[in-house]
Amino acid sequence: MTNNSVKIKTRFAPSPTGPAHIGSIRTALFNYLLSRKLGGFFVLRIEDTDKERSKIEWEHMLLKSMTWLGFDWDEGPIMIEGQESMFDNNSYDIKYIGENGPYRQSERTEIYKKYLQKMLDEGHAYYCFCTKEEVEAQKGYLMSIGESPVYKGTCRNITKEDAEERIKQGKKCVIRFKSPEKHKIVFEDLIKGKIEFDSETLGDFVIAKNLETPLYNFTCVVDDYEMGITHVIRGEDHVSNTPKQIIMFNALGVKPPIFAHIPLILGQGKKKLSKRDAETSLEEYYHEGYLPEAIINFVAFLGWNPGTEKEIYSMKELIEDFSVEKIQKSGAIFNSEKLDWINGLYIRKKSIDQLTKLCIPFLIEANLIKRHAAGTYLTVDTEELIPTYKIEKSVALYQERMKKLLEIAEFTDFVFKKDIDYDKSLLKWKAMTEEETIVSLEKSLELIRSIINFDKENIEKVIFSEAEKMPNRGDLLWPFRVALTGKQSSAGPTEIAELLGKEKCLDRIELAIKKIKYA
RNA sequence: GGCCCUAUCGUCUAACGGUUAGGACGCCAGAUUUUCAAUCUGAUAAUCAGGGUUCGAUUCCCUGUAGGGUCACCA
Repeated sequence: MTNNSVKIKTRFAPSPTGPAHIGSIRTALFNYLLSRKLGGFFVLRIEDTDKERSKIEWEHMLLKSMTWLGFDWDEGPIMIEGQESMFDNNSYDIKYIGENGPYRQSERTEIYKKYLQKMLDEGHAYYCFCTKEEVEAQKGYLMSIGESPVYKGTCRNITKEDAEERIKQGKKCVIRFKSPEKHKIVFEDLIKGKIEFDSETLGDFVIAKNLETPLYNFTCVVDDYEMGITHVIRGEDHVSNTPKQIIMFNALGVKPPIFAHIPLILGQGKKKLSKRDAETSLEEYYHEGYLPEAIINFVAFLGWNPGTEKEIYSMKELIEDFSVEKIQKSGAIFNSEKLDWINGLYIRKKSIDQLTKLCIPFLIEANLIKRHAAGTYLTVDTEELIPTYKIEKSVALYQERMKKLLEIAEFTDFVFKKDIDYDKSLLKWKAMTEEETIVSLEKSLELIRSIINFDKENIEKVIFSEAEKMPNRGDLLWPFRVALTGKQSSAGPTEIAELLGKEKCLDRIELAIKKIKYA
């Protein structure tokens, strides 16, 4: 370590046991923002000591998600290639950046072993031979008499020699931390202020199953120390771990980092958002067409605000205005309506070119178009080449209507499909009869036929001058628009007519007339 | 149950102890539209309860109530 040690260092330490979710992203974000705000460092550490539940796929997914969202980090694992496709199922080679690696806990066993041995040698930890059943029974008893269910230290005074002898005999054991005598453990939480715990309520907790398999609270302490972490921002489900970690830092003779516990994001039921809640999975948001900048903006404002009325923020602006002090003390319910609104806003801010590039995968996914030669596309139905400007035009027509990119497919399918399907009653505008509808459609047919230069200006001139003559413009415009799109709601008829082209317009109007006459 | 934390519109939230308690999303109404959006206008809507402290409490203190977290040989 160089003189960098004066700079702050934060970390995001997820365990790869499921898809990244909104809650963990917010924890990552706050750590990231703080480090960037203060010109410090940000570390990504993979906490995979639980071999049963940790999977490399989840780790890859996590790295992809974080990259997609616009995070970068100074230390930790990064993907070497393949970041262009965020949520495919491919695995990538991973390398570490930074000098405090490895950054997977599963690869740090030797480091933990060293510290574990130190704890044992210095009398801060001891071997415990109690069985699970015995411990459970004791816990049950303590709870029944209204006391804290903690391990009281039955094996505390077994001598080192005795313990080694029992291990030699093959007795099963774990390693417990020897909690200090009764005293107050106090720490100043950056968000919650002063928090006090009584050391007695902690008991002698297990820190390792054996020298090779340390547990969370221990690895966390060792790593935060070894990696020089100065600030730990994490969910408030960790406050109860904090006193345990503090006494271990004390036993190690080092200063604990500064803690900031952020309130949890709650689901509709006001319960902690869990990884099992499918709607919280980041991959899900990607597949529905949420923009990373919208997700970041939304998540930042879940439990934080700048104290002004500005609420549309880029990552860069967040870094500028972020402060831990402004983080809320109470939990926030995840409100997807606001996310939709923000997403729509960011969609509207995109250039047509950018937005089209983002929408194309969704059109492909919906089986409306498919890739052809470099940068060109065919319609799936008729295999005809569809020029990029037409895709762009389609996207442009629906830009201000979209809340999620996924919606582009159902909005614009009539552009790419050969046949459109709808109920003939949709063609009737308000109180129109079938006869009147046919007359209206035939009028449209005649008008469209008469247009030589089939562009928006001409179509509008012809169609609207005729529509104005009607008692209601809708008498002409509604059946015309429905005939072209097959939809109750859509963009305006003249722009759509231009997009579809004269031939297709004529076909569809004729089809609509037939639909009423013969269906 | 023990321990810890929290409490302002439906939701996210603002308010040096002094404001007609502000904003945003959603909802509702109006304008604009053939439709749906977008846009603009407007409306409805909150300090958990009870005690203190104070000239004055959303704000400070206590009690109650409600909610959340945590009590693993998970993280």
